[in-house]
Amino acid sequence: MTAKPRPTYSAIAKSAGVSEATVSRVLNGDSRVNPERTAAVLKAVDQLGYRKNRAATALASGRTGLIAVVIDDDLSIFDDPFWGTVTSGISRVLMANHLQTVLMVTAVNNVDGPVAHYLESREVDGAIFFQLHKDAMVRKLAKAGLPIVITGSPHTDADLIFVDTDNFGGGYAATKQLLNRGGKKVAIITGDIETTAGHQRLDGYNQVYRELGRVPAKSLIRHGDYSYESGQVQMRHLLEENPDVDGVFACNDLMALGAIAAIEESGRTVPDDVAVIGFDDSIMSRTSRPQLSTVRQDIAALGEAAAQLMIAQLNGEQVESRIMPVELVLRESA
Amino acid sequence: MTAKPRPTYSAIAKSAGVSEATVSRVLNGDSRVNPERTAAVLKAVDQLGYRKNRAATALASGRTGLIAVVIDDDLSIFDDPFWGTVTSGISRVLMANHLQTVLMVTAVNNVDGPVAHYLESREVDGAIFFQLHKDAMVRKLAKAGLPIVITGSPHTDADLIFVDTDNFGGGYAATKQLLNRGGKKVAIITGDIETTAGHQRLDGYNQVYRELGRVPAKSLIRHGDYSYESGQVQMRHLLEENPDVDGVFACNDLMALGAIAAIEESGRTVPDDVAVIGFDDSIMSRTSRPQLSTVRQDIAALGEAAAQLMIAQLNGEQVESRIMPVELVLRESA
DNA sequence: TATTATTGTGAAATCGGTTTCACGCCTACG
DNA sequence: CGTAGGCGTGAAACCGATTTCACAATAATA
Repeated sequence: MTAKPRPTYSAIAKSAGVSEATVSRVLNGDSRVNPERTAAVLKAVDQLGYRKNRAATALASGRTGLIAVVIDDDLSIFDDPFWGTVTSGISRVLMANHLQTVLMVTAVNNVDGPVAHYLESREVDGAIFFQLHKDAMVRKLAKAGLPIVITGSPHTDADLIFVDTDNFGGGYAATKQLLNRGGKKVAIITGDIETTAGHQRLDGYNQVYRELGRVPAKSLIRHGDYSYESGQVQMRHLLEENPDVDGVFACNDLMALGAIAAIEESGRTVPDDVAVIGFDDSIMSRTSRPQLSTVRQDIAALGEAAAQLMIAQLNGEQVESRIMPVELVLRESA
Repeated sequence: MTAKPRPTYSAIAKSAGVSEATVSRVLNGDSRVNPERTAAVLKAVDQLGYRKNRAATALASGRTGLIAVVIDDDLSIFDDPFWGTVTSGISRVLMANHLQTVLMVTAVNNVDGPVAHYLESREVDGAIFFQLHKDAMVRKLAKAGLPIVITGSPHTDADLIFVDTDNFGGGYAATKQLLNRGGKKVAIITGDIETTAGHQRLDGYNQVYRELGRVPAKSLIRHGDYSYESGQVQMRHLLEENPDVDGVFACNDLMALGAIAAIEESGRTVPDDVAVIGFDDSIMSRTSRPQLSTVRQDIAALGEAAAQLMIAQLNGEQVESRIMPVELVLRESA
């Protein structure tokens, strides 16, 4: 029993009584084909259960139908559920547009490494990068003409296309809330200040003070690194130097939880003595006690937007970077 | 300025003074080529910076160099960091073997849906599935000859190849620890009992009792659904029906945290009144207070194993399913 | 009416590798 | 010594689509 071979253009053409060229025209939406023949081709396609061979298409047309999603392994950021959600958003949109997602978890540092070669070789039609720390390679690929979208802000402000959360707005909203609810001395524990996102959240914090005509004391600004431990450590410092601090904006939920631990171990309570707001609305913000107030971002939407920008680029449209809105979620901690 | 075209076999062949067929042989490791010619070809390849065109290779050989990782969207399980980690393990191993990972986040229910068609069309060389609830489609694809690996146990015990955590061993170790540390009445809050993993962990729990010649009271076995809330709710029931319960094995960390919340709200303390052990060693097990004792699985290794089984299958080797070991991690809660 | 565009179509070239096949040469065996 | 078997090799067919090009038929223009 030999499996019957999949039908090819040749079969369709024969069955529909047209040439292979016409089959191709119909299947690629060339408008100037006689309606009757179009119908005949479509009927044949349907009857024979025809499906294009992607390899053949790719070879002939130069388009692979694949989009790479490149994740820098150095950060092992994929352990963060955040990126899984983004990725699934990307994949969903791409699939709906007959594109497939090629996932590459790898070190991106090397401008001349295997990944760079792979992408340069046009084995994919475009690439979506996550949260870069270095963008030399990306810059090079973009220059070579590969459509690119960055999820998270690029490091330098080149004319790279990106989608990002409204970090500034989130920092602003969180800080404003802490002050509005009666806070007098509101501190911030930043994330990795090397990242654009880290900076922007801090900028939002500063902006609130600025609008009030105040300037936050230097000692109210502490730099963490997004880890639970750093939140705890920085909060201890804060409490020592500013025993009367009454609000903290931690730049992610994990640090917020660390901060709460430090606050409680000092004998204070959350939110009565010190209110805390995190960032991310991760699952932990709901399972912790007290439940964490936080800045929510629609993470899946971030991925979907990235995919849409990619598709627009593939269609030759002029595209612009997008900032996705955030929403303040108030629970128990502030 | 026209970009100089990438070199092809034709260029290599000319430069090395051999035929294209010989170039192909060298590049595909055919042993019976004159060493001198081999050297000449390799030199030409190196000089011209040649890279194979994957589409052409795929078309001619029928091998695409792509492996699909299929994630059932119904479960939105990709929001769980667990799967991100597994995926990155898979991707790393595949890339090291010159294979790429095609990520498909989609509904897997449909035996005749687009995913099934895609996979059947041999647009990938194999497929790795995550945590199936229904395996009709997988079964069908396997029968059609597509190499398949399942991460997490398959639903029915067909001869599908899979890798899974030692759920039984984990349940056994956790329960044993709870009894060893002086527990008299140790309960279990299971996960989704529909899943194989859920069953196996319960089996491990029962086995400990069996070895002691005891049988756990029915009321000590409660069924949760892996959510925080279910852990909390089931723990409340447990405490009501068994006020003297002194140990709980929750089948994941999230439920363990819910259980701890319920224990503390009843005025009891962890671990003195009731000891708790979770499963997963997720980030939350370290950030919670008290820190959670739990069963750790090497998640990245799970993905790596899945990829290795896939590669072995592609090489035509006879492969067997693998069970990955777990490790009991004792922190504060037990 | 004569001439030039415009359309629709199929034959054939093309994409860049892989694989079959036949050939020439050499070793081994009867 | 004659023939069967192996090895290394290149020519050419092949994988399955896309795209160019030429040509015929039709419509638009002068």
